Amino acid sequence: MEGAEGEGGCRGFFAEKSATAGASCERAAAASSVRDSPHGEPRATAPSVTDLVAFPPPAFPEPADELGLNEPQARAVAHVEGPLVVFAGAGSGKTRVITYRIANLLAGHRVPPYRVLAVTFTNKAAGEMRRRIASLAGDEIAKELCIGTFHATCARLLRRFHDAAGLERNFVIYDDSDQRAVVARVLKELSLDDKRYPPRQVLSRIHKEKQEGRGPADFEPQGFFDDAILKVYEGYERYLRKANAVDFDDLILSVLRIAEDPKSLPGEDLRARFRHVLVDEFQDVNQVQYRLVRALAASRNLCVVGDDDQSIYRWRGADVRIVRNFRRDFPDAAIVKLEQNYRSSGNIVRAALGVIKPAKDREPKELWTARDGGEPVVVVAAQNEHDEAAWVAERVREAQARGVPLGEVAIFYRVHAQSRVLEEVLRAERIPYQIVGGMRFFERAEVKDLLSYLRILDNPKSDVDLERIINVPARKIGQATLDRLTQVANALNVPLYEALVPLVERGGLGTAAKKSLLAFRDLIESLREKAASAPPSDLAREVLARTGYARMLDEDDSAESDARKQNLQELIGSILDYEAEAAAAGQVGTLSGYLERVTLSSDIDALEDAPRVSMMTVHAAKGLEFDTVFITGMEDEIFPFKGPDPKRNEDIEEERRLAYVAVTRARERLFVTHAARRMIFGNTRFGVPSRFIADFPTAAVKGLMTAAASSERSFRDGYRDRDEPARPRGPWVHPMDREKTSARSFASPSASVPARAPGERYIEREPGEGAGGLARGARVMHEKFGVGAIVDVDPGDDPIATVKFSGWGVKRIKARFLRTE
DNA sequence: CTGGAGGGAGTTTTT
DNA sequence: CTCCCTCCAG
Repeated sequence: MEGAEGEGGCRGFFAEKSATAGASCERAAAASSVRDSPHGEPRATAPSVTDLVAFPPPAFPEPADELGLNEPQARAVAHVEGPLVVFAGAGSGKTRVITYRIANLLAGHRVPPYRVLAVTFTNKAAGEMRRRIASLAGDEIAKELCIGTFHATCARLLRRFHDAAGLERNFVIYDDSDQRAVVARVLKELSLDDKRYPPRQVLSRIHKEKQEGRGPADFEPQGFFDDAILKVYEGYERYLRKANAVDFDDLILSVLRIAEDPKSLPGEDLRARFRHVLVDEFQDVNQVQYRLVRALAASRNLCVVGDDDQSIYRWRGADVRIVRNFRRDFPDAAIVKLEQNYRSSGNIVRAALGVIKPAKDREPKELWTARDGGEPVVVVAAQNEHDEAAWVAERVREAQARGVPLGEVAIFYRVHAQSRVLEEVLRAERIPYQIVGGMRFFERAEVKDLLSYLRILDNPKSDVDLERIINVPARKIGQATLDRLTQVANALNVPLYEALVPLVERGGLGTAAKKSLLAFRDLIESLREKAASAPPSDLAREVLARTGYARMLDEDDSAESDARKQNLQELIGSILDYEAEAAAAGQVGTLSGYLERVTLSSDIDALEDAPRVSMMTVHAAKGLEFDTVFITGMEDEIFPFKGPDPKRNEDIEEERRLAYVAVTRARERLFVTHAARRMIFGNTRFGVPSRFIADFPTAAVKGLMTAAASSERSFRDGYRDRDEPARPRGPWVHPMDREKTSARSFASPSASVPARAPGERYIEREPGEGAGGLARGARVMHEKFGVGAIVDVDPGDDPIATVKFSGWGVKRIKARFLRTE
């Protein structure tokens, strides 16, 4: 976890009060930057950018060559004044550009580090960026930079400007499950049926509003379902406010409201703060984040870096149009396109191109590589998920034998549910692995319990936390008592904790209940005293001891309780880590600081650089790279994913970009597997190979099939169609290979993209002529064969199309049996 | 009020 | 399949 990042980083920011003070700070920092980057003193990490990029900016590309930058990269580094958008293709050296650019600002242009804001989406990315700048410009300077995720940066700003946002300084951040608990609570208070209004859905609706910057007052209900949503939204906001709590969206929204307020002092402060703003992964920003960035970049020195082809977070509010329309909002923006891929072998780049090429509305880019083809992309047909997993494990062993470190091997899947089988096989094979995501550590019941105790000690108004732990371990405060407590709290309009004493005084409770409530209050009060002085780790131990939580686990001698104890031990370990890091930065770790960091950390931050195979969803893989990559479950309806809810139209465009992200993670070897049969979510699905597989250029791919899948019997089970004549015996040929030989003549021009020389133009597919609205190259759907691409059409009253199906090869089908998508 | 058993529902991606 | 919730008996 890198949560401590910005703490030291933004110190200059917080210390600074007025413009004049700022100016003097600036001078001091400039002076220190000179001192810290002496030209005569050789640094450990040569060549340093500070030596090569002198002020005034030299003409690139000459020094750029020395830095190992290509021409567009150098342009992105050197363009310092005004807006700049960098379209950075996968593996095109984006991080390098950002870090050099910042180093250039610091050293070449004497921009004080605390006046540079760099925003990322994960703590891991932020930490890496800071580390790399430190190696270029020195630790002291890098420490002063404001680098962080949107959420962490805003949380920090909000601690500073909490007044302007109507919060107390010790506000808590509610995570997803806390938010759901709030919604459930509000539904109950409004007597709304949570079957009709599932908290998850209600919540996602609320988030959607918030991510576009609309509060309850701006909500326009349509239909009576929305009337209820509006009431819940209002109740939800009221609840958070009363609990002195914010959700993830609020972090950004609150800072945005301050920054956009033309009159307030904090607003002016914020807008004048940063001279340069950089945003990484810009394709993932949502409307509110974009507005915030614009407000903070009042200097107009705004550099955004992204790749619209890798936009995969639409469901959480990200809006690709923002990056695509950036030039409309900033007509004077300079544009740089990084198109040379340095990461992957030629075949992998070509496969990636094949997948992304049919995407709609993409910013034209010509990703190319100077590397040779390398190994072909291997597409594997497996019988079922066990067969698939066994095959993957075998290949992992093989890679290991070839000398590939296990840390350089990754297995991807579309949904977490696929991970279990893979895990079982790896464990049986004794192949060490680590999983990113899944059942998250901080979501485990015992961990949440202890955190709830800590949060209630930090902020007693947090009702969600109070409800969670008031009767854990059991202390005879049941539902009936809790309901009365809620009544009293509502009547007095105070948080639950403050209603404890009034409830007891009001009477009407049994003596036992009274006693329990007061005992609980005393417990919390005395722990709060402790909290004021003790370090968080001591406090956590104290909580476990004095609340009886430790005893509860001790008395329960199931295997589970041992695991729980271990988890709690690990949690305390993470508190100790936090304290140590804070101490190293010359600060004292606080309870609030730790809690904030926990809530804002993500699974990917915990990914270790260890000699173990990494397993994760494709989403989690964005931004990473590995020598050898397996993409599993490449079947239609898995990847692209199709949920059970037919109302929700799955977004093929985004799935396609997701596939592109997956493919481009691999440097040397890429294996893509699909299974004929797969047990998932409790029932068996029969799958056809993903339509995206058909988009790999034939020449870059080699088709294989597992031993099990190649047996006649399983072949019949999985693939054979009753109407089809039995296939002849003999060696089975994968569709991919078949195509290479016999079917080649049928292949449409687009199906076999020739190898391209570096820099050669990328040719967009021309829609061909066709009958009945069926164009060459168009994607069609057939009930039995799944998805295919039209190769040719015989016109006439009853047109017949020649269609290439993924997994079935080429077939002639009457057009009326085809659906266009 | 507690604890266990049994039924039902919902299953992507996450700061 | 698994988790969560409810319901029921003690």
